Amino acid sequence: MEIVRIGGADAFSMRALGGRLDVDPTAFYRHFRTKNELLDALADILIEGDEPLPATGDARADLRASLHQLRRSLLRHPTMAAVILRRPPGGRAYWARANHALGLLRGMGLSPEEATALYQTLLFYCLGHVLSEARAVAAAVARDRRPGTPTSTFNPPAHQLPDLAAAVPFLRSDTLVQFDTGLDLIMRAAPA
Amino acid sequence: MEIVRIGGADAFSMRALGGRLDVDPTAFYRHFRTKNELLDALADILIEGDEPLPATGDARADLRASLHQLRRSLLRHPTMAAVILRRPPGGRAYWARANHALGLLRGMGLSPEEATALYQTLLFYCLGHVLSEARAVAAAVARDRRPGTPTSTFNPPAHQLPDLAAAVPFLRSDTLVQFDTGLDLIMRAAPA
DNA sequence: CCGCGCCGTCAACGGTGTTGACCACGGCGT
DNA sequence: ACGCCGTGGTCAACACCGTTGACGGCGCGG
Repeated sequence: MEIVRIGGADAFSMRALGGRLDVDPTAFYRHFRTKNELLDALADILIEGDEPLPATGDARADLRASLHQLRRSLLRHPTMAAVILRRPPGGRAYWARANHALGLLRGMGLSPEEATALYQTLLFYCLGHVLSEARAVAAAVARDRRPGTPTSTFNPPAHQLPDLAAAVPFLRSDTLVQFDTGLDLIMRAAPA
Repeated sequence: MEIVRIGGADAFSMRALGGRLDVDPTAFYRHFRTKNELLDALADILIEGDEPLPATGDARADLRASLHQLRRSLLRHPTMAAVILRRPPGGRAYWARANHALGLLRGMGLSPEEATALYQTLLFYCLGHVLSEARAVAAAVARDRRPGTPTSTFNPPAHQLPDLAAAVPFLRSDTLVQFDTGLDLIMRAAPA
């Protein structure tokens, strides 16, 4: 993760990893069949995070907390998150989170079918949001490494696109409250 | 896109492209500074699609149609979509879609701030959903190319995870209605 | 003490993106 | 008509990548 953090996502190579750990790059193949398998293992660690799944009495609050937790865990290593999100889902931590969230939704009185639909909607939203944030951070890292590229910082060509221009002031720079706002919007579909 | 479709995402190399077009691989560097820039150009084409933005009178229906359209365009070349979604957003077609959707939301009576929040929520949801679908298809393609890998077809370890097990029957195999269900859930936050 | 399994090392293979030198060609100014 | 020059394709090369197979040291069980 250190390699990815300072060198960008593309810097994560077996040779770089071997160099960092003072070990021959091919030694990892004694423990992982392929580089992708190694990435899956890292994904599991990242998705798990270091905090326990929230379990106060309030199911609604717990669910939101759990999703915020997932976002935080992934964004702790943003460039790694961008790498990981392109792998198919799976891993112990992933399924544990799914089970936990579904239990909370059932506890809120939703049928299994309703709970599943709402959970998937929430999950996909989180995925998309975190992916976007991770991409932005990864781009910033790449810019740091190779200064001279356009700063951009999200400047759509507002010219000729009036509705887009009107929205620009509300594109929050604080992505945490932006994330929370969207979460709130979706959670409205659940009973109080 | 043909290369990606039959060979998987990793098959898209300058040399493969040159081979397919009977041209020296390095010729592309006269037109694109880097492979990523070429991918951005392809992303623009893919996001634009081939249908015009929907503009019946019904703003709500138009918005849903536009997002369905985006999903369809991206999933027309699923393995390519998986490649593209990891690039930062941008491009003419991308901003045109954003402007169009924001205009529709404003037309539904939302304030610029509300419209922006709801649009971003919808967009992130679509992103996450399409990413998941694209990943699944890409994995299937890879399996076809190299038979013998586990079929999986989404088999979480239901053992010891009761709430997850209860949800499995409702994991729709028809991802189109799954997509629409989530869209509907989010759109409930908008006034009729 | 022998054998064997674990596991790090090394050289190598075929691939990758990208660069710089070279050069054919077609339009333009004189 | 001639020479110039920009456009753009070709070629060889560089550094790096993931992965494989043979080799060998080391420590443990019989």
